[in-house]
Amino acid sequence: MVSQKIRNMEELASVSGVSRPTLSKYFNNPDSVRASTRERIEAALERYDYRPNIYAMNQNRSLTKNVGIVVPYLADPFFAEIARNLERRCIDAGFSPILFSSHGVPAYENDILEELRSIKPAGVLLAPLGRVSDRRVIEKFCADIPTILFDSNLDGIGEAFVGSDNFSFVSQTVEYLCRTGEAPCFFEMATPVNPNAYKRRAAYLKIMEHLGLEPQIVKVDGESWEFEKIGRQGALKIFDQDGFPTNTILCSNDRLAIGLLSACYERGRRVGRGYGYALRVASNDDHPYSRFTSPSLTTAAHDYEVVSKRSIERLLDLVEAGGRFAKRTEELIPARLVLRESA
Amino acid sequence: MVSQKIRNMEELASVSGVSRPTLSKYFNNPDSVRASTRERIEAALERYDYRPNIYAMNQNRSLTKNVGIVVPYLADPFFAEIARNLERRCIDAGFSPILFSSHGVPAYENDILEELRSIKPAGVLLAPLGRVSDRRVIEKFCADIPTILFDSNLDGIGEAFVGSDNFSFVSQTVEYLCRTGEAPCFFEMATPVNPNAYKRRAAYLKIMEHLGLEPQIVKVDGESWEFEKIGRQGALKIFDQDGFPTNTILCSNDRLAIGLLSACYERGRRVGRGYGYALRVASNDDHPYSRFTSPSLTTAAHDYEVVSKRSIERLLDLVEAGGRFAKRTEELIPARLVLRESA
DNA sequence: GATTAAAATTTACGCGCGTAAAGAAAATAA
DNA sequence: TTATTTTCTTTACGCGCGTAAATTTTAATC
Repeated sequence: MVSQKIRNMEELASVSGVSRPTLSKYFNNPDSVRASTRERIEAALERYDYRPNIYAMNQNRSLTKNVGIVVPYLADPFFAEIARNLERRCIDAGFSPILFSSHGVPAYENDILEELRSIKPAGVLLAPLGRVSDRRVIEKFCADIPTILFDSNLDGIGEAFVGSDNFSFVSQTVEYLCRTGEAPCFFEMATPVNPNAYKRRAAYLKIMEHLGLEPQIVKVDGESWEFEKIGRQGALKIFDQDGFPTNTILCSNDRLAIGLLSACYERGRRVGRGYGYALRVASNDDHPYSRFTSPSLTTAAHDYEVVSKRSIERLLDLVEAGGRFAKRTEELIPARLVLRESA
Repeated sequence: MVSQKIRNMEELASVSGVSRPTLSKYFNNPDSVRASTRERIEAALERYDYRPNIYAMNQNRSLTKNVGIVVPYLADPFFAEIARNLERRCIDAGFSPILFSSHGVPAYENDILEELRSIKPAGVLLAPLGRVSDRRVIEKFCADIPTILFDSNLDGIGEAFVGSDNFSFVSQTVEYLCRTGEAPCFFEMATPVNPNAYKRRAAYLKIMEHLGLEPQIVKVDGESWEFEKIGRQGALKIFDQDGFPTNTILCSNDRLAIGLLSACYERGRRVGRGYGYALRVASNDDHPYSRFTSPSLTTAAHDYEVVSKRSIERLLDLVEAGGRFAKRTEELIPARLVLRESA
């Protein structure tokens, strides 16, 4: 590293013996220049430590290398985990990921989309808030910016959807519970924020019908993203009133289940499988904390790796295709049943 | 909103009857133009929906309105929560926050700092990885970019530090435990990644000494950021060997405690205060999940609001001061004891 | 060695805005 | 009213790079 500081490409061109337009080509794609030229450039870069000005790079370019990643609620470790995975894959693919969280607030989601516009991203991976999302705003955004939806599907919006197969989740948990004991009731929020919840409820009803069993849905109040709190308070209320209709409970998602387990503990309802246990509890998601609950939680696991891998693949396809697919696709990744102690 | 699209300030100038340089002034600070002029601009903005090109704005400007926020591990809900808080405050102060997570990997931390350089932020809020951080890299970064450290202090690095007062955390939990029963042993990782852990250990030793009690430190192996797993496996190992030296355990942090509680449940050690309980467990942090553990966790709470508020305030001071403080300050926010069921 | 294709260079222009300087207009003070 | 200050407009230049077109150099093929 030499003390002389390189201010711009012009100066780097003069010290590397390569023309500025060639440098520009190199920074856009190192493989687009001859090997001998590349070596000269990289030798100069080692000596002088120069980085192109990203603002200058992007202002006169229709398409940047930025990728927006938007999740509805980053304080949920599930989204933190998936975001981490997506970030890494973006970087590996040569893009610059920028992470946003809507924090459960529709107005924030809209603001984020506005800001994303001004960043002119090559593409966006968007996990929308769901029911409370401003559909029209998202639709308009997707019309302008190449966008892949993930996690939560909004019918017809975005160039493609990649998410988990809710039917696969619920069918595995329901069938497991039925096979090993009593059929479960379904524990959920009355008005879920997330569309996956509706699909899980529908899946539960369908599977129970298919098995010739009577479905029983237990709904709890609560509108926010504080699912654990909602699950806990809802369960405490149920314990204090009529109790659950069955001794086997399938939760719509793990965060509700975490709240439920906390309520069970407080009310002295032992959760587990076999003799001496009052309740069986299973759930869906394989939330990062579900192995540390007491007891650990039997659940249907997202395939984080595959969901994030496919999302990025679809995004790269989309960028390559110029931002539009001929046809919107929906890809659903199946779940994997994880047996633990709670059921 | 009119259909005609405004491509740049020049066009907005022509339709608003205001000159382009005045518009430029307006966008940099709406209050810097006369009220009547401001009204004309805003009337035009409502009709035409124009946003300045951020790349063009920033390339010829030494100082942007960007603020970098770097946390060591976003999958930890504590950092997700603090990041959310910081983000909001940045926006309210008229800045554009950009969130990064080092994901526990020093190389990522370095990469993030490199990327932050090219964004030319007005300032950076950095919670470093800690022990595994590349001190020299961070030091060099702080020399170039105005940076406030938060959460983890690195001696002498950055213009200021804002964090929690570890002594306050541990003194409150230790004193509470001693007052209500047996003195605690201290449960921690042998080689913690986070410097706060060292301060908490030191605080424990000091407080025990001050109380004239024999300190007992229980260390578990593990190098990663998967604290729950480390706590759980460490505790299981201890249960299978000599057991804990006392029946009252103070964990260095809540995530370790979550793992410990899971191990206690598995081994049938009832955790709580009073007759019929085998162990008391307390901890530090008031992790978002600590109220949903079984039993719920007695812990010393971070004051998220105050920590984030003070961090942003220091950052704004720093930006106003031109990026340098005459003297590095350290601000420590005390904890608040939260009594729950575990101790 | 001549022919051809590929890559690099030179030249030139433009992106959208920041910003400085000088003069004109408007608001405020006297 | 006039003088003064503030605000705005006009004019002009530059930021660092993308990118296109024409030309020259280099490499590959015969």
